[in-house]
Amino acid sequence: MAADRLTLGVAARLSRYLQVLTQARKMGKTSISSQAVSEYTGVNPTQIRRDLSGFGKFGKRGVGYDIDSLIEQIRKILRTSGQHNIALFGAGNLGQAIATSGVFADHGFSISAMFDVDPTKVGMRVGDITVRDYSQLSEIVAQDGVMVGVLAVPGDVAQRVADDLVAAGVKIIFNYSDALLSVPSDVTVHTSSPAVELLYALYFYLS
Amino acid sequence: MAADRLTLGVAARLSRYLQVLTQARKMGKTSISSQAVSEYTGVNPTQIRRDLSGFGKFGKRGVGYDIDSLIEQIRKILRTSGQHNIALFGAGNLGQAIATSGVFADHGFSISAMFDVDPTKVGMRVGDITVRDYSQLSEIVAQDGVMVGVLAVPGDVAQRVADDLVAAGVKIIFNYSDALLSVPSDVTVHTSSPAVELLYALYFYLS
DNA sequence: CGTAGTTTGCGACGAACTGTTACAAACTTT
DNA sequence: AAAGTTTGTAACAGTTCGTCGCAAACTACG
Repeated sequence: MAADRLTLGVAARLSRYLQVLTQARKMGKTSISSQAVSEYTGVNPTQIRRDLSGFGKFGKRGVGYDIDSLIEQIRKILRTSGQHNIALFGAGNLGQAIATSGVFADHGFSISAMFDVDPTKVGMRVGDITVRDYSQLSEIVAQDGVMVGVLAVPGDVAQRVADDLVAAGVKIIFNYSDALLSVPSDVTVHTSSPAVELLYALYFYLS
Repeated sequence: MAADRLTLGVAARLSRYLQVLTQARKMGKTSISSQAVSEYTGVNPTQIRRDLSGFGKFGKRGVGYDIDSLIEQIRKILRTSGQHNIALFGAGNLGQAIATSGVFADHGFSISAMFDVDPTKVGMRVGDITVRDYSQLSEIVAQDGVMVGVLAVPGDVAQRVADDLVAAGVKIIFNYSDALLSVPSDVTVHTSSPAVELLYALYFYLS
């Protein structure tokens, strides 16, 4: 049961719970009910309990779920416990915002390196990361075991960076540019598209 | 049938197609097949054709779909054609990245105004937008018919901005901070959480 | 002109997932 | 001790999705 691959839906919801739990923990809460998680995620409370109870009894009746331990449990279920190294490309406004925000660090991702092609940016410090020259890509990826490449570069160079990442063996690419990336089928591309998510939200507001 | 509300799944997929179509158009393509869209979205080609054919015959057999006209059709289906005004809060790295990126403009969103509380930032020009003082919030929202508020502010002030947006009548909030926002039930909050999306992608890579 | 190849549109069917209702058990609060 | 919460779990109906199959329309090419 736990050895089976999770359904797309279950994995998506568990990730969603993780998001809410992490935010709730940051705000000082230590315990949360399925009802409360439902209000923040829109997922049915019964569905939440069913999702969780399939893997063990994590909650206390009459109380709710302990946030710290539930986060740990979900990470185990998703097999994403521990630290994962990511590499960030582009040291512009967006790259700097990502590097200093802590959104990745909160979920166990460590920004192993940050790259840019602009010589005036190489060597610059962003938070506690130093911007490296793009030519060091494959070296750093191999050395640090980088699993994910995050693209905060202009659209017209995104494909080139993606190609280089694929060549270096990276299997997951997170794309913040507006380019459509072509990669081998064993590589996953996730494109961030806030405007499209807004259109989706807007539809339900308008109808 | 077209008057019925779309299912969550259909609306989500249509938005997703819109994303790929917009990207494809930017790269100079004029036509695309359901097979190609499938490769970029992971959605079954038959499912894509079924989603679209429910609203009309948009494709040409043997050829595929004309990108420009399909984008227009999907926008009509989602009832999100035309321009929508949004307001951006926070003129830091992230706010500046969003204001200059064009991701919203490509999908019919116009950044009507940009706000910050820092007096040294008020009056600054970001792209072709001038940063305004936060106290002008309600005035601008009413004047420009702002429908969406985008929060690119630190987590500890996000709730306060959200409250002010709700008071001004804004019904959709896009949250880039790591705060958990409490809003009335008729207001939609969408929290961007790239790290969680990464965990989700990572799960399927690891298993 | 004709033939081969491509792609949409559409129907049908089974499997999987989701929402809902209901309720006992465990825990807290008063 | 009693009342109120909340989880864990079962059962069932409805919806959605993936898949297979195939005719119709279009292009390309000789």
